[in-house]
Amino acid sequence: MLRNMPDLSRGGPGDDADAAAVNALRSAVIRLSRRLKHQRVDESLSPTEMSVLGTLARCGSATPGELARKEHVQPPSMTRIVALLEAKGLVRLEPHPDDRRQKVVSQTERAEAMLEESRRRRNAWLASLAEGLDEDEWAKLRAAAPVLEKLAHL
Amino acid sequence: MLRNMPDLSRGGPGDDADAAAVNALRSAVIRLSRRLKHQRVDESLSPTEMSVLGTLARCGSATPGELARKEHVQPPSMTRIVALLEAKGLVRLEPHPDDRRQKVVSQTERAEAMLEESRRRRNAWLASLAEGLDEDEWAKLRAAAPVLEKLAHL
DNA sequence: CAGGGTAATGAGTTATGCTAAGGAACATGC
DNA sequence: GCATGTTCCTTAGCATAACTCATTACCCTG
Repeated sequence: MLRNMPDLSRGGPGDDADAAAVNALRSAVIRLSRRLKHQRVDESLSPTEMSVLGTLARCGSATPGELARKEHVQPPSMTRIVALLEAKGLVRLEPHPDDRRQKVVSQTERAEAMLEESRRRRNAWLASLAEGLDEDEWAKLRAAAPVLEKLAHL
Repeated sequence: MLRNMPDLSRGGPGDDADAAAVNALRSAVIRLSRRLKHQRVDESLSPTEMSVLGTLARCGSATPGELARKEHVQPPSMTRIVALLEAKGLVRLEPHPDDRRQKVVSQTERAEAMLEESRRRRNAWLASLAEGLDEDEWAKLRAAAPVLEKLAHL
């Protein structure tokens, strides 16, 4: 049962090509996120916890509120996540220098080591995926990765 | 089988770049999926239900098992999702012509109309996002969309 | 110093997936 | 043709991870 498949090669903001791209993007992102959930490198860390550690690695330290906004999670959820990470010795909580309401979350050396390890393990997953993609497809993925990041926190 | 697999021992050109890309991709996909969850067009439909409807729209009709595989969900979950969609009058269940164990799920006219409406609403979201992306970034996104879809069901 | 606004958190609920187990329909051996 | 094993959908029970609402502590302005 064939349906209207708009031309993806043609461009211009707001037209059918973009709508179709967004459609495909949404579907792919949802299914991929489900896969990633299952494909987690470390059983003891949820995807969001991993994501938070990644954000901390990129941005240095941040307050729980900042992290919640970046990860698109409600503050109470971030409180929980940070508490779990702290219990595992992966982040450190310090009082905010200027505002005693806030706290500053930063990663520990242990988190650093863990990220390195996880990076190594991800290469295996990467390699298995590489079998299904040609170099051109990889190039497109690499090109789009920063755009997706921008989209994620836009 | 190992055509494009990066050389892990040497750390060649595709290695670190690919690892970084996968890193960024994972993080972006997780956060984006969370955003999409909130951006849902119809409050009564979960993201997965939407994704299933999208799949049905692309592929015509399918059995619950096929849908479960496509969406990377276990069969019992798909049973429930399909049941919910049926209760909402968005899909129709018919007996399989050849195999009476299976069923055939197809979308109703109402789902058709709903998808059209949702497509229209997504354009608003799209327009708001378009302000933050230039044409070059959109082009990269369009190019990567099919690759992401491939990745999602690889 | 009173009052509004913001940060983090605690408690309870909801959503959404999973595993285990079962029943019906097919496929294949003899 | 029937017994056996397999496949498909489903039911039931459970786990996780998010959310909302309410609370407390703190900052800042008038």
